[in-house]
Amino acid sequence: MEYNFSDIEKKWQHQWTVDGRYKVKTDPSRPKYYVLDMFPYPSGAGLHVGHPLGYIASDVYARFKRLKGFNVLHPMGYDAFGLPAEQYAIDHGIHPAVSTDANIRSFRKQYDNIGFCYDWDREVRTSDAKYYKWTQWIFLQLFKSWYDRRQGKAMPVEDLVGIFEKEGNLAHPCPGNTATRFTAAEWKGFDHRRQEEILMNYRLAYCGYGEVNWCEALGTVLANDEVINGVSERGGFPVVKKKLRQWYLRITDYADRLLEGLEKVDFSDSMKEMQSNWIGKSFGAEITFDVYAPDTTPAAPGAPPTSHVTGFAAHPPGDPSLATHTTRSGITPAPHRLTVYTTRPDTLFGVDFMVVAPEHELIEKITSAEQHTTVEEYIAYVKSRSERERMAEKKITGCFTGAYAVHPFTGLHIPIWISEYVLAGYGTGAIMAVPCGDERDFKFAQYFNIPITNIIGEHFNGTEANPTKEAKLENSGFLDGIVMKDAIVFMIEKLEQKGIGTRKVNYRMRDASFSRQRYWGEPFPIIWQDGIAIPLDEKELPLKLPHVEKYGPGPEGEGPLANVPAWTARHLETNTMPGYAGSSWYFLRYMDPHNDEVFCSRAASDYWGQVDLYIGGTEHAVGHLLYSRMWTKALYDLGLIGHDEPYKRLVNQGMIQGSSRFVYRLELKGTHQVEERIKKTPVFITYGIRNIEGEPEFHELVTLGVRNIFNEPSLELDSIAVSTLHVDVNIVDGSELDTEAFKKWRAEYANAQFMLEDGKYVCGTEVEKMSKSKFNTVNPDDLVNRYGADTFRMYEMFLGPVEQSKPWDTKGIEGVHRFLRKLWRLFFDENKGKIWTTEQATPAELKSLYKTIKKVEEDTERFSFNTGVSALMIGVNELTDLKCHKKEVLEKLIVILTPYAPHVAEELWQLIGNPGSILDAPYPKVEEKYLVETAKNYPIAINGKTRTELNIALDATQQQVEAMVLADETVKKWLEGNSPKKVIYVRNKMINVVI
RNA sequence: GCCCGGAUGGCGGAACUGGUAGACGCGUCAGACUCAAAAUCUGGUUAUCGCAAGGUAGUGCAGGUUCGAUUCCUGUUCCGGGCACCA
Repeated sequence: MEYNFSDIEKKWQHQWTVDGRYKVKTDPSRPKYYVLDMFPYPSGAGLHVGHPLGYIASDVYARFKRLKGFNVLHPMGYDAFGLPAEQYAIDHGIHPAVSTDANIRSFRKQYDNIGFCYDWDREVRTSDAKYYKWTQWIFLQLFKSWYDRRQGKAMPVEDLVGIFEKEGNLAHPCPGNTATRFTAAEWKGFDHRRQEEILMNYRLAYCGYGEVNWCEALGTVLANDEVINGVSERGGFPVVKKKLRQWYLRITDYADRLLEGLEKVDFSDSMKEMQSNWIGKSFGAEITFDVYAPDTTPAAPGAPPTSHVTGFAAHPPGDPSLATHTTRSGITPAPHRLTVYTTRPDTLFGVDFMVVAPEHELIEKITSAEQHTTVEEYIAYVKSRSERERMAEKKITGCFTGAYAVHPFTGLHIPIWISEYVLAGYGTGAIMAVPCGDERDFKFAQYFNIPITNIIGEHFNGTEANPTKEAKLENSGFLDGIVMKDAIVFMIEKLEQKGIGTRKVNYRMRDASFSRQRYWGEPFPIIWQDGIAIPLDEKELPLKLPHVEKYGPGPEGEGPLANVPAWTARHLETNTMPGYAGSSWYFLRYMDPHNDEVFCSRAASDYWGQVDLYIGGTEHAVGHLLYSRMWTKALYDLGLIGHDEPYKRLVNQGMIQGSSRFVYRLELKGTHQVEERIKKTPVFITYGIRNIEGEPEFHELVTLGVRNIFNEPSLELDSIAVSTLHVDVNIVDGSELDTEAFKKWRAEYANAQFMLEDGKYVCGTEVEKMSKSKFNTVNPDDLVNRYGADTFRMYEMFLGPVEQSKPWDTKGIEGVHRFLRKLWRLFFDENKGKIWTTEQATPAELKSLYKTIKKVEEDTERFSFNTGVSALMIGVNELTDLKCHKKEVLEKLIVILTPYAPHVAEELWQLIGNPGSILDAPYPKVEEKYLVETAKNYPIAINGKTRTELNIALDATQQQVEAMVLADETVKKWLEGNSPKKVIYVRNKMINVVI
């Protein structure tokens, strides 16, 4: 009886589905475990062996937890809305719903081959109206909520209206615009439209007018995390800043909680760091400087120089920039103020100039008449530059405004410059520049010849800024002699006393842009009436996406929905939600996927709670993971769920890289005749020959070869070039090319000739990203057909740690396949048939079994599947050596194998006459008594130097060993006059006495 | 530039809180079975010296702590990943 994996796997996959073995029920009487995969975007491209890695790992773990008695939720679905489907529709005229559906079907077909234990009854698709009804509903909850910073949680907007009517907004400054301040009376005086405008600025999902990342090629705006190096993440199209009306999520109000939440979840350090860097919390101070601006109108010709400049202290000698500026006429005090944000208020005495962003509103008010043209030109220049150029070039640019700020402690005037290195969107859009301590400020000062004040003495060498916090301050007035890091607090207190500065926390993270000018996404359940956004009645949900024939953008940057008359007639919002909307809460829907009354019943979400284990790639670090964490927190605040972090533990699977193979084609220059023949008969040289390219014998060797191939003994070659080409890895065995398959691979290679080494054509190799264009993809279907799903699953796990990236090598799969056949042979012999028996197992056999169970159980539990597979292999090898065919032993072995190779385990389970399914078998308990070891001679050493041996039972405890060793006569002699510091007992190796 | 992570045989990788390297698999070599091949099985496989028993060196490099270091500390090189004018 042979191991016929393909029959076995088909049979059981079918049987399990028929029996509903993977159906999961909410059952509060049992402990739950929730294992979740990041659901895929159903793209049209086929799968390669890298894709299922995470799914296999989660499947192994889900099955393991099930055997251990947990009620395991392990669902799957599709993130079906998104740009590529729409792009495909534009290019091919196929409706996204149709192509998405087709893609999902082919996905499912490929995945089903591998034998996953998903409960498909719980499948969700974000593009399904039954699903996005609730995405829209949650959006409305966010729209109807605001973030109460005093309580640190989201609250209904109705409450906010009540507060405004009672006390205005003085206790709750407007997050959208801090300048908006009003009393209760004023609030009541506002008209409806104004009130709505104000409320909009508080909502968690709000519509605002702001600078966005506009991608012309995609015809939509993108969130910050969808823009990489100035181009779109999808497609790599250029992205520019543009002012547009957009929807946003007020994720910034959750910044602190998103940060704090990281402390109570089990994510990798690098993942936590990526998220906290993205949030980018920094502590510092805002400092306000008085600004003295010169006349902004040109002085009349011949007018006398004004000398009534007050408040200007004398300038330090040898300060040419200030000297020249202050002698100029036309400077008058003006009532302007410039607020900067700094993390280093301790360096305030080192400020040599100020820099404002080119978009800063103060510029037009303070620019001197003299500098007017220069400033205008500079701003025009900055506008002409794309985000991309700015990032790529990093040129030092800037210009002087002609205005000065006044130092609050020294009274010195500090020139105010404009430069693009200061970003309008961060902090106050203005900085105080301290060249001796900040590298950018230093370079700027150098470039524009601005004198540098040194406040850190010898720590500053004049050629490089030093951002230390450890130096003692000099030239710093009341801070002199204080170490910088201590001076920070001191300075802030002083600034607060003077009323010109305050402690301030800043975040890099911006509110998330939440609208797309696209078709294939969730419509917003919003109607616009006279500029007021009115939420659709929840009874009207889902607001279904209308069918369209054309997917082009609407007028004036609006989405395709603006071309649908029925849509615009109702004044419905024409934008759609971004790709991350549906994925921000899908883990909740799986808990209660068919509920029409509510997005997820409280009973279901209370039972299933957090995702215990979430598996997926790192690429969602700052997108999906952050958004879904925010949604969870908002839903928690509103009392809709009982937990505020969605994922308890996150595992990021590594990438499986491709192992590319190369062939080397000759490009010959010689007589016309030769070139013609090479065209018809391409010649490839093996790696060994190509490797000596450049050596003297290379030319001779190739010439000889070519003469042979074309049978022209006198042929001469002028020059030989070699081009390197990717070749399909599937026609290469290790590094040896299957030359016949190669000839069939491409029509133009049908007549190919090869120059070999040792009778083989050896390919070059390199590890690269797996991709179709590099011909290094391996299709899982092929491997499943050839070796079976069980082998494939085990091999993917055997490759190495799940979290680690590693290159794919198909050859090794043979080893795992051999293992499964070897296992089979413990039960059945090819000739004799059944060889398993019901005899009683020997202690040696049980010892081997329990050792294996212990190791596999531990490894599986701690997610070390590669060593788990190894342990199974060792177990089978040992039982084979022991010629153990006993059911008592084997049936336990296959239970622990089940998570890895469920099909063969089930088949054997049945064949040895067990009732029921192995999927429901209990996980075997380790009988420790069989692991007890027999006595063994140990070498005893003093300080590592071996002296003698002692017979000790292998399961003796440390104390027992110590007592025996110290009682030994020989040891006693050694120790005369010494007392042992320590007796170290090294299992299976030696006993070391340290004196 | 900054912040993480890593470096172990020909290859993928083991080694749990320091315990006396290289598990397991691939590849490879030798042998058994076979007319032969495949499959299967057995044994060897870090390098080096030795017929052998055995010795010596060895976890990127240079030091340190320790009876003992792949594991801890300091410095350094290289590779991978993330961020990138965030004041």
